[in-house]
Amino acid sequence: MVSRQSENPTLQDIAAAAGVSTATVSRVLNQPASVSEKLRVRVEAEVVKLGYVRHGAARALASSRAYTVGAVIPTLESAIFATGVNAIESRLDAEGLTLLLAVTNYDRTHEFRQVRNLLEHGVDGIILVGSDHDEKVFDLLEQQGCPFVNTWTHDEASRHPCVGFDNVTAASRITEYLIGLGHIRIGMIAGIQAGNDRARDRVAGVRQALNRAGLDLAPIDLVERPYELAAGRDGFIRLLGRPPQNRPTAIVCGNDVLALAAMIEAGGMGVQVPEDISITGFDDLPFCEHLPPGLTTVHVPSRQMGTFAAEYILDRIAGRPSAMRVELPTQLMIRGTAAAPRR
Amino acid sequence: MVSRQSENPTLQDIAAAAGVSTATVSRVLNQPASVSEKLRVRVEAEVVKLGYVRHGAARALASSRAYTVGAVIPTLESAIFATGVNAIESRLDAEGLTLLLAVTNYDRTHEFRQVRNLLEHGVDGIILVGSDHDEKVFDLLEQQGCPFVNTWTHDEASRHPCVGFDNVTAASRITEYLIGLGHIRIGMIAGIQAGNDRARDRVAGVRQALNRAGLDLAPIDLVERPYELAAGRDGFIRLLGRPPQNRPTAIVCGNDVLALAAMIEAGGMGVQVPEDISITGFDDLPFCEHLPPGLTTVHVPSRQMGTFAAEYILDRIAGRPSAMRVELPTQLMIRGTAAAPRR
DNA sequence: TTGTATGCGTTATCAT
DNA sequence: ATGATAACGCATACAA
Repeated sequence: MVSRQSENPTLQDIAAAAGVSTATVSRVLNQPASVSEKLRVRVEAEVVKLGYVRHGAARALASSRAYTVGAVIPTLESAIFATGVNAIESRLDAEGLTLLLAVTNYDRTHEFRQVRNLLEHGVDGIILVGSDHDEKVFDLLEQQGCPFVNTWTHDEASRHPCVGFDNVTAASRITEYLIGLGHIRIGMIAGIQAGNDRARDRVAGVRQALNRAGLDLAPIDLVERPYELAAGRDGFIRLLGRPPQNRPTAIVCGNDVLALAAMIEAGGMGVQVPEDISITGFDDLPFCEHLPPGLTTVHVPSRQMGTFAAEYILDRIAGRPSAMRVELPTQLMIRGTAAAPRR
Repeated sequence: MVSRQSENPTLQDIAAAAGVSTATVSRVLNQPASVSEKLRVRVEAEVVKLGYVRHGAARALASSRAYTVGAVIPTLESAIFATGVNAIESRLDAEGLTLLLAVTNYDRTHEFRQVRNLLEHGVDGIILVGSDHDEKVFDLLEQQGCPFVNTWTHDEASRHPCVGFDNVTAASRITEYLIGLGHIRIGMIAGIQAGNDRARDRVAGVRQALNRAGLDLAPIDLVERPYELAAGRDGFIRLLGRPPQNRPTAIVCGNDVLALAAMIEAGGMGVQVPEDISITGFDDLPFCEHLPPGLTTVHVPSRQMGTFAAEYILDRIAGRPSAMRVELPTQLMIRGTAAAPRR
C-alpha cells in the first residue's frame, strides 16, 4: 500500500515555506523558547497553513524516543483494570505521551510476546500488572534498558520496581475483621490462582489470618473460580449447599464480582445476608456502596496506582530520581454484608 | 537521555554476524519464504543469539507502515467500552498489530487532539466511537489518508464508514415493548446528551416510539444524568418522588448502569419492580441476567463491534474491499424488571 | 539565535 | 536468491 504520509508536508516543506532551516522548524516544534519570536511566529503560521503533522517514526528514529508507554494487562473486561488503565492514560496524555495497550488474558507466554512487541515499537517504558512474570520478560526488559514497573502488587522481596499494595495483608485484614466479628469457620471463593499472584496472595492472606487465630481454611471451604458472576454463583452453591451445621458462616471473596455473585445466589437460595452468611469482596467497585446492604470490601486504589505507575515511568524517562517501590494504602470498607454470626 | 536501543544489535550486526547483507536479514524477518533455507537458518540463529529486537521506528520510517491502529474512546470506565476495546485489541493482536489507546472523556476538543496525536504516531488506522465528531477530525483524517471507522452507531445518512447499530431503533423497540405491555406514561433517565450522539439517539428513539403510539415524553418525565450509580439514583428519585398518580409507570434508562441505579433506589423507596414500576436498561452488561428479577434491556454487540471495526481497518490497510457501513443486530432481552402496569 | 550536515535502522529498488 | 545502496523525515552536534 502507498504511504499514508507521503504526500503530506514535511519539516523541509515548512522550512522552505517559512524561509528557514529545518533545524529551526524542529526547534519551534520542540523547544519554542529557543527561537526568536519573529521566526517562531512565521514558522508556526506555515505549520498551520500547510497542515503539518509530525512524522513520529522519523522523530523516534532521530531522537530514540517514541513518546509512548506500553501497558500490559490481563484483561480490560475487569472493571478494576479498566479504571487503572484509564488513569495511566490520563497521566501519560497530560505529558504528551501515548499509551500502547496489550492484553495477556492471563497467559504468561502471551505476555512475553506482548512485551517484546511493545519493545519493538520502541516504547519508552512499560507498565505491568502483578509481579509474577516470566523471567525472560525481565531479562528482555533489562537488556533493552527499558524502564518498567509492576503494579497491583507490593513485594519487598522482589528486586523489581513496583507500585501497589500488599494483597496478602489486605486479605488478612478483612479476614481478621470477620474473625473479630466472631466467625470461626470462614470459607473463600478465590479467583483462579494459576498465573495470578494477586489471587494467590489473597488466598494466602486469608489463610494466614485464620492460622494466626488458631483457625484454618479447610480445603472444603475454599473454591477457585474465574472472576465472573456465573462462576461465582456456582462457587457459592458449592460452599453453601450443605447442611447448615457444615457451612462456613462467612465467605471471603477474591473480588467484588465474586462477592456480588455470592450475594445474588444467597438471595436465590433464601439465605440471608448478613444474618445467615457474611460476605466480603475485594476492589470496592462502584456498586459496592450502592447495592444494599452495602458490600463490605477492601478498597483498592486503582486510579492512584495507575497515576503513580505512569509517574514512575515518566520519572525514569526524564532521568529523575524515582522510588523503587511505592506502597499504596488499601482500606477496609465496612458495610452491611458482614456481621456477627447468628450462632 | 541516552538511547534505549543504541547498544542493542541492529540489522547490520545480524548481517555481519551471519555474513550476509542487511537486505537478506530484512527478508528473513519479513518474507522468510524468499530466502534460501540455508541462509535463513543461519540468520535466524544470529537473531536469537544476539537477542535482536526490531526497531519499529526505523521500520515505520522505511516502510511507511507503523503496524499500529489507534482507538479513540470516551472512557474506559464504562464496562461496555472496555469490552469493545478488548475485542479490538484481540483482533489486532492476532494480526500482529498493536493498539494505541486514546481517551476523550466525552470532550470533542480533546478528541481532535487525540486523533492528531495518533496520526503523528503514524497509526495505520483509527477507530472512533459515535458519529458526532468535530468536522476538523474528519478533515484531518481524510487529508492524511488514514483509514478510520465510526463505531457504536449506524448512520445511513453519514458519509463516513461505520460499524454499529441504530440507537434510535433500539431505543424505540424497547419503548414499544413497554407500550405493548400497556404503559401509557413512560419516563426516561437518559445519559448526558451533549456531545454524545448515542445518548441523543436513544432519547429520540424513545420519543419517536411514544409519539407513534399517540403518547409523548413529557419534559417532566425526562431527566438527564451521567452514567453513574449515584446520579442514576438521583434521577430516579426525581421521577418517582411524586404523588403516585403523577408518576410514570415505566422508566427507560439510557444504559444499564442507570437502570441498576433505578432498581437500587426503587428498593430504597419501597417501590416494587416491576409491580409498581417497570425499568429497562441498555447494553446488557453481565449483571443484567443475574440480578433478580433480571434487567430487561437491549443487548449491544460490543465485542462483535470491536472485532468488526478492527477488521474494517485491517481490510483497508491491506487494500482489500471493505463494506462502508455494517449494521449489527441488537436484541431485546426480556427479563423481569418490566411488566404490565398495575393499573 | 540560526544554519549545515550527519546519522538514526530499516525497507525497497535495482543490479547481479 | 542475494547484495549494494538510496531513501524515509527528523533531531542534534557543531559551526557560524
